[in-house]
Parts: sequence; structure tokens; C-alpha cells
Amino acid sequence: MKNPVIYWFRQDLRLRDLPGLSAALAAGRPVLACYILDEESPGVWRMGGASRWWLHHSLTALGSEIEALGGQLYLTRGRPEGILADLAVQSGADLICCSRQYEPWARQLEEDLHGALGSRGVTLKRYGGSVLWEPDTLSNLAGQPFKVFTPFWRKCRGLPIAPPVAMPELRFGLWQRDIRPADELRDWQLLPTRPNWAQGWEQRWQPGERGAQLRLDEFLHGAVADYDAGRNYPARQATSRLSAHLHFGEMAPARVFHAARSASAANPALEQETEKFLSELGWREFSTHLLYHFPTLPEQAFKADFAAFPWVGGARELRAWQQGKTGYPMVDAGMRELWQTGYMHNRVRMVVASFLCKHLLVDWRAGQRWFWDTLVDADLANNACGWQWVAGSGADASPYFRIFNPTTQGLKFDKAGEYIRCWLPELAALPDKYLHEPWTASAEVLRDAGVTLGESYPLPVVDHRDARNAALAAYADTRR
DNA sequence: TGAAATGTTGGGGCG
DNA sequence: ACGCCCCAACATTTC
Repeated sequence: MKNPVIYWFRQDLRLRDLPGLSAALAAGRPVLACYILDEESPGVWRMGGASRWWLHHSLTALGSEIEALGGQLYLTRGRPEGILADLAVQSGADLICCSRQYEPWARQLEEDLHGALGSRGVTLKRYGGSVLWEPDTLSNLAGQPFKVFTPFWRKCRGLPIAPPVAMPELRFGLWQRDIRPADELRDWQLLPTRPNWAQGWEQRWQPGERGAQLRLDEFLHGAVADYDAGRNYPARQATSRLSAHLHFGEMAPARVFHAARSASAANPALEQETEKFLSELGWREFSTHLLYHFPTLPEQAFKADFAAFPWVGGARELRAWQQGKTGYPMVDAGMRELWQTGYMHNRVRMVVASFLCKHLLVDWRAGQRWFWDTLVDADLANNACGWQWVAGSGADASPYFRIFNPTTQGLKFDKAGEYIRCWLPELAALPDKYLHEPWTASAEVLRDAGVTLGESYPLPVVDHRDARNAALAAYADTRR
């Protein structure tokens, strides 16, 4: 039997549009497909609970696709250096292919692997495909990495976009079987049990390549037509909800890009809306670009003057926010959606993040950690970039003084209260007029709606005006 | 991819 | 008829 080529799956859990896998298959030798659950490499951000749920289902989907082609997905956990070296020796492979990653710990790992494997005569080849433009190939006129989105995106748009790679030959017989010992997926215990907080998630999400394709098709045939305006209303399903599929690499961004482009070519009325959608894909690229060039982004404020910012918010404030008990319905609804579904609408993410940093003065890194643990689409680059943007400490960030008013945001984007009533059923009977500020309702109105402030729903943890002024003062202090 | 404070304008009530 | 005031509506600036 010919020596196999190892394909090491990472955050690229798909078979189509995968340059490294195409290359591995093109060698004409059996491909040994493996996935390594790595929780030990130095600096690794161990996957959060919601991500683990997704990973479980995504690996199940990938494994059964590979099995349908006569292969097997080899699962194991530990440090990739040792595992891949052993696997190469055991199978006789002298070539390992994989996709690149851009997290600092993952890049360090790739470097270490190069050495560790090279000394044993095994070659590690890394391929792109997880982003549209490799972060080390882009620079501004001064030859520096971009720090501002607009020029970054302008530059990207002027570059040719590689089409998705042709479908590899996924022929039966090109896959290696029966490498032992392998883990069983269930042994990893990626799914929650006591309690099972992921109840009903299977109806909401379909992890895996097929689920990703279905969602993209649905979006391009529907919501994209009103994307520019519709995406702001959290009660509507007007966004693509592709983020987790993209994070786990279940769909190549190039496929999303070209599918969106051909949809707008077929129907010119969609052009503006599609461009808006693509620019959101641009933010994903920008985040990766920033993390690649500024690896401390998840740990340290990008702007130096934020190093001394007085994040005085403590455990009490953080807990109220995490549990959706701040007393501001727009904030609480978002935090409940997150906890119950592993997802939050993007407009609401901005509102709740602003509230944590600016109303409660809690360090953005605490929010980042919570999102990391609770979001199915948790992504180191997007998460760090998003939180620094909101906190005002990031590159090309929202100015610090831009403080969202949760009431105003509710009135603008959830006027009829559909979103709030969905996630805060205890307020559902309140008239629209008081839904965004329950504390302004009279005792009689509250009683009729079955609301007891401080019991069935909390009083506001902070006064909006006071909190706003305190945040502005803290910022002014820091600058001085 | 804000909100609040401040400034300007114009209609209407009123003496 | 006129000036004055109030205030809503909109624009600008400030944080």
C-alpha cells in the first residue's frame, strides 16, 4: 500500500473549496484525515462551551461525509507536535497538509511543528483559503499593516479575488482507514449534560458543510434583498447567520463572496444590498488582518492611553450583565438570547457591549471572555476586534464618547417590542410605551402587566444619565 | 455602525 | 398689524 498523505483538519471543517485538501488528494495517495482537539498548546484559547457544542456536530457531519467516501476521520486530542509526528511514523506519511490559522498561539504551533516534523523528514505544508486575502500579503502605501477599515477594504476591492478552488476529486478509495488508536467523539464530552443548556439548538443550527450551504442559499434568495436596512432589526431574521459556519471553516469565504456576486449580477436591484453584505465579510478580513499584525489584540488595548483606564466595574455589575438582569430591556433581551441560543444579533451585540464597558465600566476583556464562552461563532480575531471597537481602545474604533442609549436603540430598532417580548416574557404584557423603560410605568400599569420591579424584573442597575456622565469623565481623565 | 446639548427657523397663540 | 414668546422641527456642535 502506498504511503498516505495526512490531512490535518483545523478550523476548516469542510471538503469543498479546501486548497490543502485538494493538494493532498492530488498526490494520488490515500489521505489520512485527522482532527486534533488541542487544549494544551501554549497560549491556546481553550474552546468555550457553545463552540464545543458546535464542534461536536460539525465533526459529526464531516466524519460522516468522509465515511460516505470510504474513509474515516481520525480523532485525537493532545499536543499536535507529538501526535502528528507519531501519526506520520505509524502510517509512513512524509507529507502533512493543513490550512493556516492566524491566532498567535496557532502561528507559534505551526512554526514549532515545522521544526519538529522537519527533523524527522516529514514536510508540513500550509494553505490559505480561510480568508479571502492572506494578512501577510496586504499592506498600505507606506508598506505597513492597515489600521483603518476603509482604506483596507478599498485596497482589497481592487485586488482579484481567487475563485473557490475546483471541487477536489473526492473519490472512494483515496482515503486511509483503520488507524488505531483513535478517540470516539463522545469521549470528548463536548455536549452539555447537567444541565443541558443547548436544548433545542439542533432545531436552530445545522453545523457542517451542508448546513452552511443551506443557510447561504436561503439568505441569498431572501433576506439579502433588504440587507442594508433589515439587518438592523433584531426581531427579523435579516442577517446571514453564517458567522459560526465561517469560523469553523464549513464554508470558504471565497464561496460566499462569489455566490453573493453572482446573485447580484443576476439581479442588479440587489447590488447595493450585496455590497453591504460583502463589506461585513470585509470586517472579518480586517479583524484577521489586525490580529495577525498585532497579536496582543485579545490581551491589551491597541491604543496605549487605555492601559490606565479605570475599569471600576466589579463582579456585581458583570454578573447582572451576564444574567440579563441589568433592568434595561434591550440589554437583557440580548444577553438572554445569547445564553439561550449561543448567538446574538449584531445590533444588540453593540448595545450590550457598550453597556458593559461604558455604563458599568467593566473591562472589555471580561465581556470578551463571556462572549468567548457563550457564542457559537466565538472567533479570537472578530471577538477581540469587536470588543476593542466598542470600548474605544481599538484601531479604527468607535469614539469613546459614542455611548449607546439602550432605550433609544430599543425605540429605533424594536419599536413594537417583538424582540424584547421574545426574550423577556416577564415583560410581555407591558404596553409598548413602557416596554423599553419599565420603571416609568405607573404602579397600576405594572400591576396589570404582572410586573413587580425588583422581583419579577430588576430595577435599572445604573441610571443612564449618571452612568453616561461618569464614563465621559473617566475617559477625559485618562486622556489627561 | 450615537446621543445630548446647543443653535436656528418658522408657525401660531396672545396681548 | 405687530412684536413677543413658546415650542416643535430640524441642523449643528460637542462629548
